[in-house]
Amino acid sequence: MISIMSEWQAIFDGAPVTTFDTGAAIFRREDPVRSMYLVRSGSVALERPLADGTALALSVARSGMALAEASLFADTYHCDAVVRETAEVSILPKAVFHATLRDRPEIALGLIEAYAHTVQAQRTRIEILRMRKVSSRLDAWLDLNGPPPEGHWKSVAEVIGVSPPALYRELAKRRS
Amino acid sequence: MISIMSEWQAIFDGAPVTTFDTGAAIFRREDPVRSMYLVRSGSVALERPLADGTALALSVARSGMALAEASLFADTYHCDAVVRETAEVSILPKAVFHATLRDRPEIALGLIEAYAHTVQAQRTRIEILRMRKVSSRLDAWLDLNGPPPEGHWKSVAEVIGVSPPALYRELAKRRS
DNA sequence: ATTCCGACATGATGGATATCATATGGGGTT
DNA sequence: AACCCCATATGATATCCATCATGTCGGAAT
Repeated sequence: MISIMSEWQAIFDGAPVTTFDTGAAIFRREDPVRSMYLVRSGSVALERPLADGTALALSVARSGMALAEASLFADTYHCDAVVRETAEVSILPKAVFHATLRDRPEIALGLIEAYAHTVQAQRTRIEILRMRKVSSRLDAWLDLNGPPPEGHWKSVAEVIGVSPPALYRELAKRRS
Repeated sequence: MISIMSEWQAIFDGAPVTTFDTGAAIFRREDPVRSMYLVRSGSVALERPLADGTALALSVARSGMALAEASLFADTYHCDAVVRETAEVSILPKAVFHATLRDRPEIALGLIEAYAHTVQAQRTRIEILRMRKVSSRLDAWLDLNGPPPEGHWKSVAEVIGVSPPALYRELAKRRS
């Protein structure tokens, strides 16, 4: 996810930054797509309201991630963007985005490369999440990423879709 | 995943097709990247051999999917491509791919659009796979996709990472 | 120093699901 | 018609993990 950052940076070069508080909606379903957004800090969830009143989180964008890129090729949004943690967001008019891609092929090609890496990374994460056992998921993650920096096991648990206690138990088992 | 197909088709227009039998390796780790591949039929797994002798499946490419796109921006492959079910594969020299993107901006832009959709779709699948209960995953999938065509519940089970019996049990529960 | 907080750690328990097994029914095939 | 394959379906059992609870430790802030 980080790898894509630099490409978006190039596109968002000079775009103004706005701060949204927790709970704010950056856009809502059915709203016309006029701009694109890059999350600079905090986190923003894309949510789709469900029949039972709850919301389905489609994704959670954090620092360096674009918001609802796919919507840039649509007329209206198909989900809500709700701020989870107070977020700074760069805003760029849709037309500027399209013009940049059209006029600066090196940026377009860079975006393709970044997307290619993102797609592959997501595929491997999907394969890990499809595994049944904590030990398999951990094996796979460690094999691909190596041990995480000190103090980051919790986020590993998050990424591989496992509760922190389950992860620590698995780690303890391996030490003995 | 299907949505990306047409864009690759345009790039692979006229590329020759080769058939690989089950078990064959289309490329191996460390091999230099000389071509790109589009799976026309059958299935091909990207695998990374693990310390314990087994292999970690990074992804499984089926009809219409490109193989290891990210490698097109690298010098060597970082995983093996092993045929799961006899596969027809279109092969295009790496240089032709890059030249196509460079010389035909409309194809490059189309690829960006396709990737944007793929990335979003994968993100929602990841969120579904992170859910604990079968009923939540099914709710989410149905809300986004609607009921599947007759005879395809099994593949829904596959997509949402649940065993077929568990899915049928959940469906039975809902009928009553 | 003391407080506070978050990561790390581990035990007990209940519940959800994978797995194995077995059965049925419909669509093709010979 | 007899056969086979596969999706559908459901029961019994074992396993795994989420959850809750509780405790330790180290670093940051006061």
